[in-house]
Amino acid sequence: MGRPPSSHHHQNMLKKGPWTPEEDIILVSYIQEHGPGNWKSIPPNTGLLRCSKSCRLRWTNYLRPGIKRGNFSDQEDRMIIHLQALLGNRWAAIASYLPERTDNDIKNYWNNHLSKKLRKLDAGPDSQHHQLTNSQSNILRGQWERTLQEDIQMAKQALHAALSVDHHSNPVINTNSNSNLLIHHHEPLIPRPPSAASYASSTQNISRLLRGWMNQESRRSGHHSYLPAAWSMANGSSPSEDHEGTLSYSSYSEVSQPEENTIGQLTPETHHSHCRDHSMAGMDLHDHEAPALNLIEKWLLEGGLPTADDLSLL
DNA sequence: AATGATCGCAACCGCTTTCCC
DNA sequence: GGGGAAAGCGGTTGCGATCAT
Repeated sequence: MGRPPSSHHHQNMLKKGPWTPEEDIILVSYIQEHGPGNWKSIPPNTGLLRCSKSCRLRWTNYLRPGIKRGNFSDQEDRMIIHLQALLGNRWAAIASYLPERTDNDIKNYWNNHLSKKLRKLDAGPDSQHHQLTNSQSNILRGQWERTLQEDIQMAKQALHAALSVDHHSNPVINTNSNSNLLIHHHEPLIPRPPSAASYASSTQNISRLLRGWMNQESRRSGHHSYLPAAWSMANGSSPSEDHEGTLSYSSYSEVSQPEENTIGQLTPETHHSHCRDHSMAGMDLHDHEAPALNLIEKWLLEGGLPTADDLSLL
């Protein structure tokens, strides 16, 4: 074999492009052992020819436990549409309302499905009475964003005040029940050590993934899977508990997660657990502590679009 | 059946923000 | 407080899958 293309650097050539199952296994097992974080240490310690950033991305967007992909529900659709109208293309903020979805997924879903769907709806001759024209929703967005910013400031001040008064108890907002708004869903992130349970579900995740790969591989080329007896041994389940023949990326999501939460039942736990790299996060005062968001939550839960009356409340 | 067009999504790029010494 | 490293984030790309002709 000749020398690799453009190898004038003395440093190792870092691999790019799609991850292989082998690489995933290496990454996951390393993280199982050491926890997420320390991304810089991963390539040298595992031999992965990937940059630390690629490792982090692969973990946070794909291998991390608790990720659901594909099969967006109608309710999720509505939430994304509403939140996008409210927040613009701030995918991370939007994702913070959707447990088990990554911002990358939501962004892709928006670009590929929802924006088109909306455009079609908008262009429709008899759009619903509650549909807004483009210019209306631009105005709306402006108003909401301004209000939101004010609310964020208020929330931060309130939180700061609460913290400075009450030192001895857990400074989490929802102990005060006079505001049963969004707050209890969107407490500041509390760093948690990675739990064994979360790693177990990571194993499920990758197992699903590998199953899909195997099926794809055998369907495509007929040659036997290079996948690992070792893997099924490691995760304790046979990789062949599977179903229909048409398998692709989206097929992973057909293995539904047990006890899935609906939007209305979000617990702080599930809310927090999906945030990017929550283990590194401290107090996370994103947009979601804004008290006035309870209005928005109402809209989200009821599934309608905000009316002019709603607007006037802002 | 062949092939060109379009779609869907994982991964990358590069800029911004946060962290840490 | 400043400077470098890491993380966060949103836009964009690359490519396999699927659809249309």
